[in-house]
Amino acid sequence: METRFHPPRQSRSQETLHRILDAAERVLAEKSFEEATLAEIMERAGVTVGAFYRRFPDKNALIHHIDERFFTELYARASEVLDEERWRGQSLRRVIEGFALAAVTVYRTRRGVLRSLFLRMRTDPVILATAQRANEQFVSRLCALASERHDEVGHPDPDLAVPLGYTIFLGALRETTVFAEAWPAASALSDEALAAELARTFSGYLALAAES
Amino acid sequence: METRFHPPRQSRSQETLHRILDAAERVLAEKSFEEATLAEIMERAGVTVGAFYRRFPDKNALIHHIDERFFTELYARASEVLDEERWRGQSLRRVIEGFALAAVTVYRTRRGVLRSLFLRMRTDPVILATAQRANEQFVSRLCALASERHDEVGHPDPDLAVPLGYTIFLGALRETTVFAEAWPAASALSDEALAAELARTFSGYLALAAES
DNA sequence: TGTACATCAGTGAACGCGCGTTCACTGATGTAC
DNA sequence: TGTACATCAGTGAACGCGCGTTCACTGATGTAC
Repeated sequence: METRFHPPRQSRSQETLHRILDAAERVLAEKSFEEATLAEIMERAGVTVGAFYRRFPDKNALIHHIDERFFTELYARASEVLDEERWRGQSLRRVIEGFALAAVTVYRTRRGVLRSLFLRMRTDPVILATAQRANEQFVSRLCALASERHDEVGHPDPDLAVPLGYTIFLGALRETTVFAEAWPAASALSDEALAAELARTFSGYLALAAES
Repeated sequence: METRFHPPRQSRSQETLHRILDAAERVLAEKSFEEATLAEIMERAGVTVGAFYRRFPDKNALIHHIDERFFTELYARASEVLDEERWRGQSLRRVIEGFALAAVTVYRTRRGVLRSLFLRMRTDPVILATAQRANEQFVSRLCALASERHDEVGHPDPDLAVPLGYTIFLGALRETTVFAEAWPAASALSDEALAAELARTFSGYLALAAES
């Protein structure tokens, strides 16, 4: 918990590190972080457990590393998608459609990692904090985009509706992508179709004006 | 895993059983089932670990017992709320409002247990199955109520929209109640206010006609 | 361009702790006569 | 209403397994001259 991640100094170990993270993500697609043992992950990575401890102070540091990497990537993507310039002159409905499609795509593509992170988040404050930071960013972006288009919003209280709508959207997104095994209706849809339904939800909640 | 739950034969042990379940629910409000140790739960219950093994075959049986008890109760409640007679002559919008309020109330009141069950569900197929069975029931009830009012539904594909809308609703409900620690906007709302927003989401998604 | 040395990467086995599970035992409750 | 016996409830300590963590060691890579 104390010592930080120790970056590799030789090129071969760079590759080993990559193999470890890769194996970890593959194992985490199948089971929770608590269920996954270091022995199993390292076996898949083709190294011994000792090799792991050369890089990481403890087991927790592994998922924190994965977490950080993932959210950095997510943040970059979301920044692009929610860029103000990109949506200049477009309706809020279109913005939400674009956001929904990007979100569904990422959530489905990286389902394994997300699943583990979401579960772990409920126990590990570090991961929760990372996620919260990202969400705050996304919400404030959405608020900015919405306030430029406030005349489109039919919901009586837009200052509540955008953050809460985002929360609702996110819960719905998780349920229909990452934890979709229980929901055949959601699993059957293509990315585009599911994104359309989720966007419809968000737009419906905000009571956006119909497309002109 | 093999031997079933062993019911008590003396009245004093009925009470002990109650104390164990009660203590378990209290501990599970604070930590996940994996984090909670039998020693801790039994200490809170004021009995020794041996007493636990007189009733239960193993640790898993404890959460399965809690799970079964909870879903039985939930099922009974939901049957009342979704009763066709109760809503005769009322709009689908009203039905959804009623359902949402009942759901928010239960989810917030029994937050601790729900939290543990939802987390455990992702690893334990038995609990997942229980939840799925309940959801199927609720969805078919909702479908029945909706099909009697199909002229109110503006969504182009009602057969998709009711089940998927339920999934979306449930994801949103979880996020805004059980896992609300990350969402100040949701936590600040009263049961009635939050239920209204969730009902608005569901109705908005189905594109229900405005109240006449 | 080669040699000596320091540092880094990775091995493999042992360690040890936490926690679920077991078990021999004591005490309490109920039943038969 | 009491006594004898069987069964049940609960105790408390020991057990043992799984898994995270450590460590002495070997081999590989890079650096200085």
